[in-house]
Amino acid sequence: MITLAEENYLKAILSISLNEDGKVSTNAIANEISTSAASVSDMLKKLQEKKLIKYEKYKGVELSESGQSKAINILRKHRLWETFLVNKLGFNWSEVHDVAEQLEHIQSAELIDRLDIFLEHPKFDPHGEPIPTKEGKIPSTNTTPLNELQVNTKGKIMGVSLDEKDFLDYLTKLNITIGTEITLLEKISFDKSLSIKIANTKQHISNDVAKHLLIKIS
Amino acid sequence: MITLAEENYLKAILSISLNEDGKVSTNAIANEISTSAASVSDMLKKLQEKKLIKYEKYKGVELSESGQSKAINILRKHRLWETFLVNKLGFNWSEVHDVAEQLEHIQSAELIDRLDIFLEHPKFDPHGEPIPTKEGKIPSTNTTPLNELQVNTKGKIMGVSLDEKDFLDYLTKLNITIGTEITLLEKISFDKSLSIKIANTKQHISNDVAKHLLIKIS
DNA sequence: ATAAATATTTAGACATGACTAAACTTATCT
DNA sequence: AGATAAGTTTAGTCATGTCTAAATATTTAT
Repeated sequence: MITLAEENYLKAILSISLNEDGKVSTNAIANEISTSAASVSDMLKKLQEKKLIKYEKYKGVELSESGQSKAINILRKHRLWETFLVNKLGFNWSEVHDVAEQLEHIQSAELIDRLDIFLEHPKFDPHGEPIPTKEGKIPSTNTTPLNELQVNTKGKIMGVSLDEKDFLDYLTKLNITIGTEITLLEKISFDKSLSIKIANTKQHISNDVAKHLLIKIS
Repeated sequence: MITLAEENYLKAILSISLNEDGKVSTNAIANEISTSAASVSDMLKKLQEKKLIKYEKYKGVELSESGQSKAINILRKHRLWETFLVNKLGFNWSEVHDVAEQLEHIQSAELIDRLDIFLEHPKFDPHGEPIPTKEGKIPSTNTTPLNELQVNTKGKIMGVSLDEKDFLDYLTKLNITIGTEITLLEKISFDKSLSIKIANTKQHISNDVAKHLLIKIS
């Protein structure tokens, strides 16, 4: 059996792995789940015992086959539940994260199979993130963060890579949602902020916002 | 904050209270949640601290106002989730208990409000048990356990008071489900077993089965 | 009314998962 | 290379929730 705490560690390690290459550091995990490096160190020993990670003291950590498979399954559950909450229960995309963080730990493969059917096998969650398959593959999306685009590029917003209420509410205020057409007008080198055009209106956003907007160039 | 273990104790106390009068004993709780009397004794102290129960050493326990309100809310969540699992996801009524036991602990009032709307404010769960209102009332059902009926009484099965897979699967095998018309033909005094008629077929069931079948006399 | 049986609580231990402080390892800078 | 900084692990402690064994309280039976 895997505990709730262990699941959260696996999820954190997966999440960091998806954003950067190489082994995952103790501090990065501590930061991700808002705990102390000491606690992480303790837990890594336990996860190693259970063969869920490959861990060498002071050298960082990566998921084992079985650890990765478990972590991806949790991600699948999280994104399916978010889809349920938005598509069926009518929640706003900024409101579903915390509840999905609870629901993702419900233990029942049958439940997830049936939920997937009920939702008609969605490919993306309400934030445009791909839903991992039952077999543990995470479909790739072919999108680029807005801040990496060249000036004068036109594209469409396919998703966001951050699931935090404040961020999503701000996007809504800017009239930004999935499917929105966007043009990058100018990059300010001083603070890396960007001028963009949305629905024929010029707007200005920070690099912190832009890097979480995933664009498909058109 | 209330912990998962505490929620399960409150639920157990409520469940026992609904079936028998007076204070609830330590042993009854231990039996209900399959733990030791010592563990129950420990926990009762903690629940007392939090003012969730009224407890006197050696004298048994009852829920406080706030404890009862919390316990009924958990029951409401359990029964709404069971309804979701059967009505929307297509689970069989015998398969939903364990998953609902997990789902009932998800913390989000908004989620339950929306689930209730999505299910169109169901009054009964898939086992015919009344779903407590948001205000914490448990509607009464006006039904009688089959074993308490008089011989030659005719009625309709409105629900079952036991949510265990083996029991429910057995009922299905007997062609018994909610809405089934039933006539009590004979009571055997020796073992309290019963002869019944269902869909013009005579069948014989034990008292243990009969006492969990809730009948509305017609 | 007292002894025996039953029920309940206390005491002491353990596993989990967290913490702080201190020790240790690795990386960086001059 | 050696000193300092940064990152990581170990040691010791704590809260939660469980357990068994022993002690105590209550109920039942003679």
